[in-house]
Amino acid sequence: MKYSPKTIEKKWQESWDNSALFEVKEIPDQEKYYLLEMFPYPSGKIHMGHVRNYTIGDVIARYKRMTGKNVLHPMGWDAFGLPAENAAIDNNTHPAKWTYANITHMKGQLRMMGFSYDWKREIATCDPDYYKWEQLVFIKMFEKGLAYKKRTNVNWCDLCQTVLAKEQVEDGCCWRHTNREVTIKEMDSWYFKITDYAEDILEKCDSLTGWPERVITMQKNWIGKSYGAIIKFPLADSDQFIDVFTTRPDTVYGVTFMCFAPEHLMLKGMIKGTAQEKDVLAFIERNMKIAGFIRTAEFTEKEGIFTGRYAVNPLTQEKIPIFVGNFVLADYGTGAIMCVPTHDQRDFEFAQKYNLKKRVVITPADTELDADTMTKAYEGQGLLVNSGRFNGLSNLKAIEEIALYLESEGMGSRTVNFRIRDWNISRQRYWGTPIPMLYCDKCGIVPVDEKDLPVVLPLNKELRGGGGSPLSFEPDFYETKCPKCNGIARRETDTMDTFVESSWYFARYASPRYDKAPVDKESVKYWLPVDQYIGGIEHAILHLLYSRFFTRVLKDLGYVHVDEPFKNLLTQGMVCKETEECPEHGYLFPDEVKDDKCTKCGAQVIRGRSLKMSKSKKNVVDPALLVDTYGADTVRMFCLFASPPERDLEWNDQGVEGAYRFLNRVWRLVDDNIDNFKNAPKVDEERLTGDLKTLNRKIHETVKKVTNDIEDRFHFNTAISAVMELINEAYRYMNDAKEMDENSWSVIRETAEKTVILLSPVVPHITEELWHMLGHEGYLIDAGWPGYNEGALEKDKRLIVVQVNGKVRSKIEVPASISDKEIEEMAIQDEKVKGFIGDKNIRKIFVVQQKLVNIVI
RNA sequence: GCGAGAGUGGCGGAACUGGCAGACGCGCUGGACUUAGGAUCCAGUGCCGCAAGGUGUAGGGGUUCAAAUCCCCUCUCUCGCACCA
Repeated sequence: MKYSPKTIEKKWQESWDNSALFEVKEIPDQEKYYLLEMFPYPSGKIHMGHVRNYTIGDVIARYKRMTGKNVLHPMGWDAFGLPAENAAIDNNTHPAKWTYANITHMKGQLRMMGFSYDWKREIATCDPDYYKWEQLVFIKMFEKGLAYKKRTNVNWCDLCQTVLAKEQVEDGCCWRHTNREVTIKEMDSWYFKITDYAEDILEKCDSLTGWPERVITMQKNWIGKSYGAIIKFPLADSDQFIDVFTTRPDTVYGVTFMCFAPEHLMLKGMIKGTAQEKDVLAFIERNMKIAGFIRTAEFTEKEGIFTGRYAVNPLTQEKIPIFVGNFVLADYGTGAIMCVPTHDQRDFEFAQKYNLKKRVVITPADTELDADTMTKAYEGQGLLVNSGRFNGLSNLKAIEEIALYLESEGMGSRTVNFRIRDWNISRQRYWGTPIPMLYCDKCGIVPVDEKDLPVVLPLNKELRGGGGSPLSFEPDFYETKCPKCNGIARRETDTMDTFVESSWYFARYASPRYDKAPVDKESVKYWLPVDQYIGGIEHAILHLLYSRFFTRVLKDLGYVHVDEPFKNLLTQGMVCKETEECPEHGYLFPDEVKDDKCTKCGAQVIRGRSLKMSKSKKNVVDPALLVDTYGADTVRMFCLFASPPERDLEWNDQGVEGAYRFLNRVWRLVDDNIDNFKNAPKVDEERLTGDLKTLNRKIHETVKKVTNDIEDRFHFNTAISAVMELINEAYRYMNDAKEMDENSWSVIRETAEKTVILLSPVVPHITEELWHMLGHEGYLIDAGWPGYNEGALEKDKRLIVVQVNGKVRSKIEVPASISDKEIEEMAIQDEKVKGFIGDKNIRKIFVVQQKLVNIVI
C-alpha cells in the first residue's frame, strides 16, 4: 500500500473528532497543562506563520498529553478589528459576514492541519456572549476608577481614522501603517489606568523566569521607571511655581535656565503681556504642528525661544531665564525641565546656541573644569563645588542629600517617574466592542445597567467610509434612556481597542460558555495560569503588557487568583523566504522568474536576501497548496525540522520534499515488513548480540534524546534528526544483514513501533495509521510516552579518541569496563600513536571519561 | 549612541556542563535497478593535497593538555530602545 496522506489524514481527523478525543474537563487529581498559542485574526486564510506557531504548540500539547497531563489546548478568533471594516466598505458586505466567513474557512484549514484543539471551547471575540463580559469588566473598572474619560492630545492615524494608544505608535507611525505618521489631536477618550499597576508589572518581571530575556527587557524599558525628584521653582514676579522632574538633584546649583515643552499648560498664561508674546506663540504654534516624534527626534536640531519670564533657582535664589524648547517632551515628567549645561550634553548644546550662562558644580577627581572653555558637558561622577553647604560631597551622595533638603524646605519631593502612560482604549470605529457607557444631561457619565448587557453592536447597518465613529450616525443605537433618571441619554459611540479582547481571552477559555460571569472561578482556578504560551515577538509590548495588566485587574475584581497570566513564553521566529526583484517591475512571484530573468521584461532578476514572508514582497508560500500536495504531516514536519522554534525559519521547497521522502521511508519500514513483524516474538534483550544489539541500543538512545530535546528545550529539529538516524540505522542493518531471522524482525519491529510513538506529536496522522497497521487498538495519543532502559544504553565496547598534543591521531576500541590506567597503556601501544610519539618523552596523559585520551609530549 | 542576540561547508542547521567540528536534511558527484525516471537503493561530499599530511567555526590576540564553546580587542548582521531630563 502506498503512503497516501490525503486519505489517512482525513480519516483520522474525522475519527478523532467523532470520539471527542481532545475535549477536556477539569480533573482535580490529574496534573493540568494549559498550552496556548496566540489566537489569530481571521483575515481570510492561514499563512505559514500560523502553521509554524500552531505546529510548535501542537507538538507540545500532544507530548504533554502523552506524558500523562490533562492538557487544555483551545483555539479561537481575535475577531474584531479594522480589516473587517475596510473589507466591508471595499466589497460592499458587512464586517460580521466577512469575519464569520473567514472564520469558517480558516477553521477548516486548521482542522486540515490536524491540530489537537478542543473546538468545544472555541471563542470569537465579536460574539456578544464574549464581549458582554468585557463590557461588564469595563463597568467594574469604571466603578473602581480604573477606567476614566479625559480630554487630551492623542495620536491619530488618518488611514485607520482612529485614535491609537501610545504603545501602538512605532517610530512616529501607526503600527499598522508604518509609512503614515500619526498626527496629534485633542480629543475625549476613555483610558485604562495601567499606570496604577506599573510598579507591580515592572517588579514581577523578574519572577517571569520562563520568559525570554529580551521580552522582559523591552517591557522594563517601556515602563521606564526612574528615581528622581520634583523640584518647585518659583516663577519670578508671581506667586506661581513651576514643577520640574529631574533625576539629578545634585546639579541644582548649576541650573542656569529652564525649558518648557510647547504643550506646557502654564505657558500661554505666563507670557501674556510680555514683549515676546507674539514670537513665542508663533514658535509654539509652529512646533505643535510638527508631529511629536519628528520634533523630538535626535536628528532634529534643538531650537528654543526665550519667553520673557524668569524663574528663581530655589537654592541659589538666582533669576534664570525660561525658554520653550522643541526637544522637551510634554508627556514625560512634568513637561518642564531644569537645565544644567555643564553636566548635561543636551543642555550644553542649547546653552552654546543661545549663549547662556554655565556654572560647574561637579568636579572630577583628576582635572579642573572651566565653564567658559569646556567643549562638552561633564556627565561623570565627582565632588560638588559652587554648591553652598553641599560642597565637597560626592555627587552620588548629594542626589539624596539635596533632595532631602529641598523636601524639608517644602521646595520639592523625592519621586518616582514612569514613562508608561495610561492606555487609551477609545476607537472611533464600528467593528469593536461598544463601550457600555452613556451620557445624560442630568446625571453625567453613567454606566449601562448590568442587566442591560450586552450593548449589542447593531448588525443591520450599512457602513460608510469617510471617517467619524460609524455608530454616531445611528440614532437607533445611540438614542437611549438614562438608567438613573429615565431621561434622554446618548450612548457612547466609540468602541474599544481590539487589544482589550485579547487581554483576557486566555481566562475565558477555562469556561467559555459560562453565563453568570466573565469566568467560572472554579475552572479558572484549575486551569490558570497558562503553562506555555507561544506567539510572535511582535507582541512583546502590546498584547503581553496589556494581558499582564488585565490579569491584575481581574484579580482585583475577584475573578481570577493569579496576577501573571503566562508562566512560560516561547517567541517563535518568523518564516522567511528569499525574495526576487526586477529592476523595473519590483518584487516578483516565483512563477514570474524564468532562468533568473523577469518574464515581463527579460531583465536579470536580483536575488534578494531572505525576508519575512509577506504578500507585498511576493515571497509567500500558501500552506493550503502544500497540504494538498504533500499532506499536513509533511508540512508540519518541515516547519519543525528546518530550525529550532525561537529562530527564524528559512523556507526551502526542496526541504519539504526531503520531509516527504522521510515519511515515505518510515511508511515503508512498516508497510513492506508487516508480515514479518506479525510472526516475530517480543524482543529478548538478553539474547541480542553484535549489530542487532547495537540497533537495539540505538532505540533506547533515540527515546532518551527525543525525550530530552522536547522536554528541556523544545528543540524538535534535533529530536527529528535523532529519529532519522534510527531509521537510517534500521535500513542499514537490513541491507547489511546476510539473513533476517526472527530476532532481527523483533528488533526492526521495535524500531518501527518506537519511531511511530516518538514521531506522533510531530506527524500525528501517518503515525496513527501505522500504529493501527502494527496491530494496536486505541489512539496513539493515549499509548503513553515511552521510557528507556539505562541498562540497554550501556555499551560493552567503547571507541576512544587518541590525541597527541591535542590532535586526533588514532581511535582505539576498548572494553567498557577498562580503567583509565589501562586506556593509557593501550593508547601508547597503538601503532599510529607510536609513530607520532617517536622517541620523545611523554610529559603528561589526560584521560577523559571513557571518551578521549590526550598524550602530551 | 545604549541594550540584547547572532556570525560554523554550496544551503538550512548539529555539537547541552571546554574533550572526535560539520549530526540530520537539502544540494551536488558517482554507481545500482529500470522501457524511462525528477521514484527507490548504495557510495562519496569543509577546504588544499595523488597520498602521507596540512588546514579549518567572521578577523586578531589570550587562558588551557584541549576552545565553535571561556576572556580581551576589531568587524559584520538582526532586533529592541533612542534628546526620557
